[in-house]
Amino acid sequence: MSTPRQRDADSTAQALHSAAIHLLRNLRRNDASSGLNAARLSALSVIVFAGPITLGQLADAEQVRPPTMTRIVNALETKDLVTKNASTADRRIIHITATPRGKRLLLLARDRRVKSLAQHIHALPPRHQELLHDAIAILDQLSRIP
Amino acid sequence: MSTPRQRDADSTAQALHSAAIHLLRNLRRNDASSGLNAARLSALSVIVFAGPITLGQLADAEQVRPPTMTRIVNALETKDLVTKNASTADRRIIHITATPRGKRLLLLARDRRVKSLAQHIHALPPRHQELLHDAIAILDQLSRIP
DNA sequence: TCCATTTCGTTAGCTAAGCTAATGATTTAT
DNA sequence: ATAAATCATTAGCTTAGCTAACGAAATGGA
Repeated sequence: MSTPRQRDADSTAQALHSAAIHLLRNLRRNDASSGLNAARLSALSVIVFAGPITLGQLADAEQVRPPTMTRIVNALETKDLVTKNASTADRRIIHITATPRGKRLLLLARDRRVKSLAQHIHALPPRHQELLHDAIAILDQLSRIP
Repeated sequence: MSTPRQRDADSTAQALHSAAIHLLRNLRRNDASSGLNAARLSALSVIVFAGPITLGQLADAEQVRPPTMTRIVNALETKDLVTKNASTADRRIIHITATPRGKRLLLLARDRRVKSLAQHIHALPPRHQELLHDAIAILDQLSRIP
């Protein structure tokens, strides 16, 4: 019942899936040096680039339940990487903001995490670099499917 | 200190990193239906395709410490998805093998996990599908860097 | 206006992934 | 023969994820 193009899509999907897993597994190693694990680093990243943001929005963005995010944010707050402020308009809501320390740490960690990847990309033949660059736009689109 | 091509590599790396994270986060949702979470599914996959395999090798493959893998394998054993057998040659070593049930479950889960991705790839314009297909060979290479 | 409902975040209590340190069992090497 | 190394497990910890239940605040209808 599957057309040739469907079988291609299947194997492409499988290969992509596998590549994404290995990629992230390797990148994860670099996290330790920042003192933050993947979940906290990822949350901090959203706060830095999309903040100030409410806890609920942050949980949605990270695709996690609110109680989980409460704990992650509390841990970040303890380390002085973010601050929590109740909204004046609606006091049920809290706005979460990155501190300067938080911003600095995130940018450094991000850099470290991506650096080895960037080096290897830079070592590729230019034609491959272009190909990769073009494909990532499509990848990005795929990765944002609800 | 960075050349234009280095900056390109940096932003490509960053974009790739981000896309990989979102991709996997979305795919993770489909795991629940198999009754196995990501760690167990991933371990089972290695056992099915590279097994029989020792616990230590499996831990290495999954980039995890032996005690962690002991627990994951025990959980899989309880569900009758794998069996453990002490090596006759060296009785410190155990060989882990997927049961028929384990193989069947993995193939189904893998299929389910990748299916939605494949559908979306199939919906892309053919030119984009080709581009993606070509890029994945490069991606795969990048993802296997030690 | 007052009370019911909804919304937002937190607390409590669970399962499971990850780690290190220590232990037991076995093999290897001196 | 005994010391050292190797492989897996156990014990004990931290943290991520969940659901259910809760308190505080905002909203809406009678």
